[in-house]
Amino acid sequence: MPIPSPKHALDPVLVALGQAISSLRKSQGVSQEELAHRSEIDRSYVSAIERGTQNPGVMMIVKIAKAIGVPVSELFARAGL
Amino acid sequence: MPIPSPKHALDPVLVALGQAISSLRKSQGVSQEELAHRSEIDRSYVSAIERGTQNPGVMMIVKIAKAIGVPVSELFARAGL
DNA sequence: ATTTTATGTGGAAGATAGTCCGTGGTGTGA
DNA sequence: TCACACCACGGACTATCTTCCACATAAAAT
Repeated sequence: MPIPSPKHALDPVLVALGQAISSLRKSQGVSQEELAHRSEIDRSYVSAIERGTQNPGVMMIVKIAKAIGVPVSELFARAGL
Repeated sequence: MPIPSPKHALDPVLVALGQAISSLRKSQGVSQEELAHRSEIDRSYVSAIERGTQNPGVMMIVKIAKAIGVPVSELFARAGL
């Protein structure tokens, strides 16, 4: 019997972006909740974005980048995109 | 009598991104329809994105960047984001 | 052991993204 | 004048985002 496959394959692009956000956030010693508050995004949604389970809109990314204090272009550059 | 204000103020961020896409596309002599076909996005939606009237998801931006042949990070850099 | 902090996760509801199809306008070349 | 390419724009529809809860888990601290 084969190993049960995950319900929904995560897109590597979104995973990479999420990891870039996560690592930048942690490097500043900021919690997801704090980031959510600063960027005015729901906390559970921030969690989902960092795990790459959501495909956020451009405005979301802009808010997050601003809250982290890096240009959007660098956020994607760090994600290898 | 003041000039009638537009119904919905366009977000400068989305306008800037749209212009970056538009100018890159034109610099390659590609039509919106051709870009839409290459990126597998609806042509009317490509038009809306270039005008800044829509807030596309990350995956959309990735598709467009790929179709244009430029990294996502540079797309945002050209938009000043 | 209990409390506190941080994160994952699920469902429901509303808002918005994204598709598909069509129309009209503008400019350009035959 | 007649096409033709290109683009802005609208309506209707479906898919997905995004929020707002609430609850579960793990780790650290006291």
